[in-house]
This record gives sequence, structure tokens and C-alpha cells, in this order.
Amino acid sequence: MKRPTIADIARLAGVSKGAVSYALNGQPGVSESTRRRVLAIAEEIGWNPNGAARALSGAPSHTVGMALRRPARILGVEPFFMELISGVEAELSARSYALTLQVVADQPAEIAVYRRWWGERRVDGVLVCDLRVDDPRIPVLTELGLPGVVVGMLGESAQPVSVWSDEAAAVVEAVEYLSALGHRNIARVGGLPELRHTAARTAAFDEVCRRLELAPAVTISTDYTGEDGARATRRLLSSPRRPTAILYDNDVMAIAGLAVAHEMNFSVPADVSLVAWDDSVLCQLVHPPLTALSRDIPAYGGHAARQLLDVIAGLPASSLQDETAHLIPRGSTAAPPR
Amino acid sequence: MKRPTIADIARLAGVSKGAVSYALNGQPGVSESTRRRVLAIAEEIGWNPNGAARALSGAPSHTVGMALRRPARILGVEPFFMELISGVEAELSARSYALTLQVVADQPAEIAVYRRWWGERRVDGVLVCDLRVDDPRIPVLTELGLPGVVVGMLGESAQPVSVWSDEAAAVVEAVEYLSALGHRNIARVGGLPELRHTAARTAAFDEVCRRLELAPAVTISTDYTGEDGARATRRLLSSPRRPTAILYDNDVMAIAGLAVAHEMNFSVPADVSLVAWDDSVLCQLVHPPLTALSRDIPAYGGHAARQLLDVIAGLPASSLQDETAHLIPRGSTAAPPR
DNA sequence: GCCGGCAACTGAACCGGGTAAGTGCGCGGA
DNA sequence: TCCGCGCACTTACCCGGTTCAGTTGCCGGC
Repeated sequence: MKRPTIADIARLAGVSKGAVSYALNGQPGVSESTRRRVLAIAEEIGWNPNGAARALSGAPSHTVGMALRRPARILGVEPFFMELISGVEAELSARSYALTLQVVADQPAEIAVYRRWWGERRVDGVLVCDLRVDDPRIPVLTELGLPGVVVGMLGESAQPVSVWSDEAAAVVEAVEYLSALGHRNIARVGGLPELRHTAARTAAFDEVCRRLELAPAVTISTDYTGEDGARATRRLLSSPRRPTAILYDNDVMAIAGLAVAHEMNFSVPADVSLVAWDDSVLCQLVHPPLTALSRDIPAYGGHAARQLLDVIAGLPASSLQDETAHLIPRGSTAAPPR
Repeated sequence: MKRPTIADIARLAGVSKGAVSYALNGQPGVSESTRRRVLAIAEEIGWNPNGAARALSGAPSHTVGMALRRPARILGVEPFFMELISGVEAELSARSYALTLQVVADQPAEIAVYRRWWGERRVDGVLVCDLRVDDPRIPVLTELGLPGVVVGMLGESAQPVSVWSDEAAAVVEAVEYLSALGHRNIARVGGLPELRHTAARTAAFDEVCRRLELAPAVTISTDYTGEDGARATRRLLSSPRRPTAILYDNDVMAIAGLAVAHEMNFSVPADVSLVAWDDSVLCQLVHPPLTALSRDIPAYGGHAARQLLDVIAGLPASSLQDETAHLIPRGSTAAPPR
């Protein structure tokens, strides 16, 4: 089936292409009767604007890009990302924007994708995740003038805009709670150390442990996978200075850690307390249900999407501090063994 | 920053636009030395092809579309969809295709999205999910000539191509297993009855129960949510003819059902056996771990993506029968109470 | 020495919309 | 009666890459 163009409409309506364009775009320059006739014909023959042609004339693509740097197969089991994406998608689809996802292998590939998207005018802006310390992606976005919003830590900086939450406050809440239960030796299974928010959490963890005069803060770095979380948990529970509580940087690792505790015949929470960061439905379904630092991740993604659309629209947008994760005590935390 | 165009390259190389186009696309018509010079200049000034301009001349968009008809916020907690998407994305990104997701409210909206994508030449093809009986989307794709691959039941039909698995065989395997354990009264918590694969499962369930001379097959229809699964389970476990085994059409409902069984003080598997369909990591983490009909969903998505790329490329593609889900017995199934 | 044929280009049209500049016409005012 | 003005259009060119029909220049063969 041939796609109808404005030239077809023009022929049927007996006017010129230009007049049709004015009519379809609500521009002045055509009479009301002509406009109605043109719109009726467009509707009747099922005309849709050709995005490519519009884009050539500088129109926005109504698409937002997200390059994800992780193995695609991991995506499906990472609730955080999927909830984030669903929140982004909810906000975008409400404004008739589409989301283009591209999984990339490494940072150079991700930067190449941004350059390509920009060169191809394929997206109007991008959401940048997993911000690193001195992230090379930021100067690239600035150089290209590609609108971008950072999801996660960047701080109060105006350019680029970011949506972030107070990681330090959440760490403090969790550690103070465990400390109040009587724990003196708390370990942490942390995420990738080169990520900014991991660094922020580690710094806050170190500081609060010092302030409360607990055992020196131990953080084991992982890649966020369940396997790595299980490995870290095994190491912690086998060590001579075995912690009585473990704080995990995501829910997948916490659940894997719970399975390891069972496997090693430690009772949760009697022998060891566990706290998850991010509170997907998983945390409530395991036994015992996991105490978690909970936040509304889809909302987080939605806010990021909205900020990005504002930046794209040229509206004044500033960095937005999202809700701080708050502790939801469940069955996986209790006083330490005497 | 201004985006460089082939006109810029042409000026710098001292040749015409046409020559540059030939050089960049590996077409004959330019000498090797000129080609090298053009490529070097393109590289140096950071040229990227403008996708819009290419698309205008009929080039493919290297994008595949997927319209998802469900509330965006649900997406994040539905392991099946997320695993499917991750598998699709893995296959696409390996071939430098991007995936455009769009959440839609209902079927007319979904069809409108297809028409728009087609009119805008925004995607080269689409993946169609949740096929219904007499699905109106299929004739629309045919009418538009928009390449599409159906994910899920369509059968052996050549047009459009589908990727499917043998739902009936999986039902039979599960029921025969339960029957061998001694169960005579098996109920099923099924998905949306208007979906094709649900219909196939229901038919197979009815038939195998009759063949094995079990109690008449009871299927309760749900919308796949955990809430609906819990409700259905409560109803089944409260009924006078309480089943000794329940087969769920997805994992989320099975897990919700497990929680209901606990809440009603039934022991699993001593009092009632549970079987999940689709085996996300969830099933292994709950207690007892759930017996499940397992299949490799990311692979399923990957196959669908590959079929779609073949159809787009005009290669001869035919419907593909994917792996049949196979039963993985775990702790949630045992002989019925005496 | 002339012609055919080919490689290596050039120039222009084209894709489908957007838009600045130009045109024709009717109408009101001086 | 003629001018000026503004509406309702048309014309023409732009965006950036593709493609086809020419055009040039070089080489070989007779």
C-alpha cells in the first residue's frame, strides 16, 4: 500500500502543497473552509506525517533515547531497571513520546551511540544512567548540545540537569536502625565502586559507622549480580569477624545473600540481619520478608522523563531531588545474637 | 555545534555530493584513492549520516517497534515481559537495531500506533504480543504491508510469521505429572481467556483431565496480576470440592497463591501442590521453591527478533516453533493428602 | 588518427514536508 | 477611479542523502 503524502491531499483538495501544510499545522494562511476540507481528506485517506521528512526540516523526533550499558540478558532480572523504564515509559507515553532503548557493551560504545543518535537526529534527548566519577559522557553531551538528564547522583549542578535522591540519608537511617537494635558490626555489600552513588553510599556508611563508634565499616564491592552478592555474603559469613548485619546495595543481592545464609545454616534474623536496598516485590515474597530501603522507582523514572522533556522544550529545568529511600522493617532484621 | 553533512565533506574533498555518497556507501563509481580521502575527512569532522534524510530516500530506519498494551507501571513487575524484552534487545543490539517501546491503553490505540509508525516510517517492523482470537491487528499489518512477527500462538500459518511454543504439550506434562503423584482434582488459574494461548491451554487442560479421568477441569480466569491470582486461589481453597493441586498460568500468580495458602494455613505441598507457568528467579527464591513449567524466555524473544529481521530483510522466513516449556519439579509438589 | 568503451566523476532530480517570498484578487477609503 | 492593504493562496527553495543520466578524460585497438 502506498503511503499518502501531502501532495496527494493537495491534488484531491485542488490546492497546493503549501496550503495543505498550513492547513494541517494550524498555521494562518488558509481559510477555515479549506482547512476543514484538507483535514477531512487527510483523515479519509489515512495520512500520517512522514517523520523523516519533518525531521529533515528540523522538527523534533518525539523520541527519547536510553543507552544501557549491561548485558541485555541481565536486564530482565534486574527489577530496578525495569521499574525505572516502566516509569519513564509511563510519563513519555502520556505525552506521546517514544522510548528508544539500546543496549551497549561499554562506555566508548555508549558515547558512539549518543553521537550517532545526535547526528541522525534520532532522539530529542537522552537519559543517562549509572553516572561515574568524572563521567566522560557529560562533556560529550555538552559538546553536542544534546539534551540529557542524569538519573542518579550528580548533585545540585545545573548542567546537565539530574534527578537524584539522598543516598547518604538512607544509609544513615538503615545503620542507625541496626545500631539501635544493638548491632555493632555491620558490613555492606556494595555496588560498582566507580559509580557515583556507590561512592556516596560508601562515604556515608564509613562516616556513620565512625560516628556511632561501630566496628570499622567493611564494604565489599560487587557488580550487582546475585552471584556476586552470594559470593560476598559467603565471604562475610565465613570471616573471623563475622558481621551481625549486612546491608546490600540492591535487592537481587540481598535475596541471594538470604539464600546463602540459609545454605550456611545461619538463621535470619536470629543470627544475622539483612537489609536490602530497593524494594521490589521480591523482598516481600521471600521468607523471611526482607527489611528494605524502599523508594518509588517508577516515579523516579517518571520524574527523570519529565525533566528531560522540559529540557528538550527549552523550559527552565533544574536538578530535582527525589524522595529519599526510607526503611521498611520486615522480618529480616532483629537484635543481634548475644 | 553544527552537524557536518556530505556537502561539507564534498567541499573539503573537492568532489561532488554524489561522489561522496558513493564513497561512503561502498558503491562503485569512485576511485579507491578518492574513497579513502572521503572516508578520512568524514571521520575527521565527525560526520554521521542523517537518518531522516536517508529514510526520506527509502532507507530502513533500523528500528523495531513493540506496542505494549498494559499499564506502564505493571511492566516492571512482570518478569515475563521484561525477560522477553531483554532477549529481543540482545538480538537487536547485536545487529545494531534499536527497539522502540510504546505503551498503549487499548487495542484501537495500538492499531493507531502501528498506522502512525508505518506512515512515519519510524520502524521497519513490529513485534506483536498477546495475540487474541480473531485479532484485528493482523489484517491491519497485512493492509499496511508492515512487516510483523507474532510472539505467541498463531500456529503454522505463513503470514504473518509467528514464534510459538507448544502450550498443549506443556499442560499435558504438568497434569500427567500431578496425576502420577496421585492427584485427581486439579484446578487451573488461567490468564485472559481472550488470548489465543490461554484458549490453547484451556482446551488442552480440559482434554487431558478427561483422558486421565480426573475430576472435571476447572479453570478460573484472571488478568495475570498477583491480586487476581490470590483471589482465585482463595476461591479454590475455600470451595467444597477443594482441589489438591493448582496450575497457574504465570509465576506472579503462583507466588501470590503460595502466600494465600500460607495465610489460610494450608501446607504446601502437603495439603496442596502448586505449579507455576514461567520460571523466573522468583520461583526459586520462595519457600518452598515452586515447581514450574520453565522455558528460556529471553531466547524466545531473541528468536522472535531474528525472525522479524529476516522478514524485514525479505528473506524467506517461516513460523518457528520454539522450545516447549518443560516441568522442573521443586518443593511445591507432592502426593496429595490421603 | 579515430573511435569505442569504460572508469571516474558531475549535475540534477527526488524523497515529503516546512516556510519565506511572491501573486492575484477583492474591498475599503480617499 | 485608483491605490493600498490584507487574505488566501501559489511558487520555489530548503533540509541531507540517494540515484540516475550525463559528461569528461583516458586507454586500447584497428
